[in-house]
Amino acid sequence: MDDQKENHLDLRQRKTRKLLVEALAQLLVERPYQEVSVVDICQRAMVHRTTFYAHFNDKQELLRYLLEGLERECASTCLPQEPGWGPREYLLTAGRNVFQFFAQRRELYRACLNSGADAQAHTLEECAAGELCRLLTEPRFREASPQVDPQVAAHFYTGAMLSLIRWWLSSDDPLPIDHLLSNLEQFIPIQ
Amino acid sequence: MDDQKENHLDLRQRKTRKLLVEALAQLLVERPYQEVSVVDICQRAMVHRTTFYAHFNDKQELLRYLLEGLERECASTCLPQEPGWGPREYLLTAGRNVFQFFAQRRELYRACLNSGADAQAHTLEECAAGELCRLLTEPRFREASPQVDPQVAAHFYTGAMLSLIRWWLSSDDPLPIDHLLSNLEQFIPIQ
DNA sequence: AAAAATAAACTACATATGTATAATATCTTG
DNA sequence: CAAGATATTATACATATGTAGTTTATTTTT
Repeated sequence: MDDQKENHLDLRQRKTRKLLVEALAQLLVERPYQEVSVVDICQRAMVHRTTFYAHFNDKQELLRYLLEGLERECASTCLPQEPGWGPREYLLTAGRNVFQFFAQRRELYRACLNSGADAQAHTLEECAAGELCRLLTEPRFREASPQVDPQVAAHFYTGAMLSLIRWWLSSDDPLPIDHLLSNLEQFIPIQ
Repeated sequence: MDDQKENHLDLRQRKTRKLLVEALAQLLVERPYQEVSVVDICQRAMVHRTTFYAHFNDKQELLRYLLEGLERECASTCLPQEPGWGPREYLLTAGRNVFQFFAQRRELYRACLNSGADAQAHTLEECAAGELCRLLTEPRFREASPQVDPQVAAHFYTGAMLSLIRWWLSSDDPLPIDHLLSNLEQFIPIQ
């Protein structure tokens, strides 16, 4: 739905944005966010600096754009589609999928979420919390645990998951995913 | 313990840092982090710009310094000292205290944690998670729930709490603290 | 209280940021 | 395919960032 907007952009614009995003993603793997300048990004992308500013107000906005893309990919890949599932089943499966998703792109996400680039982590957090909140407001979830406030639960679990993911990504010798998930089960009391 | 280092600094240095921190704190209430320049901070603090760079490498480092100070204050104010308490009692009380602490400084924290300044939220997150992890490693907590990994639990609950706090601070019409806390109880299955 | 130590201020400079305007190149539409 | 639309490039400029070297003022030590 959001891709629609992108696809209706001028060919040149889509190309420019793609080049800029890829350039930033590459540079973030090479060195920390603070040490990447707009000049660096433009050189790598072979895009004139004024063109950069025609698309984004600053470096952070490009980073946000990159993270939003990753978040969309993550959500569409990881969220279970089974409409019959209750909260617990749903959350545990989503959690498992998300960890596996991040594990597959460990290098890039590690670069994005750590070393100062997680400046915009609240981008991810807002997107994900919004999504989860919408979900928890559905009747099937409300019925399962009517006493839980969907907004509170959404922010609670989103923050918890992102914190775990960030910590797991930052570790040089990360815990096995199964170990994480078996712990996670104990923290989700909702049935 | 960390204040020791600060206290042994030269009088002039302590004064300069105090002025810079206060200037940033003031400016953050007035406008978003991105729109506050080093020049602005120095003018407000009546400190020469080169002096700024003698103390901090950049704006972010000053922000980190500010947040660390707030975190220290928060921890020393909010963490229960009762050695006999189990995890659940401890976490719920700490949670209540932390929310009340943030509520009292709502304006400043709102400015710090939102509008791009939470760039350094992981500063708070790391500090708090480290603290909580140390705590959960104590025998009394290990005995209460031996199957829980202290590191995983620490990052899980720290992220969850900070996410809730950030969301609560960002809301113009925030939920009553009691409502938050009663929900929170349901999310802490540990006895 | 004087001397030694050192932090702050001053000056200058190289680079980065963000914006405005005009020229050129590319895409889309009819 | 041609004409109009529009994105990119090019150029220039004002401001901000970060650093080096020097002088002045304050603090600590003796």
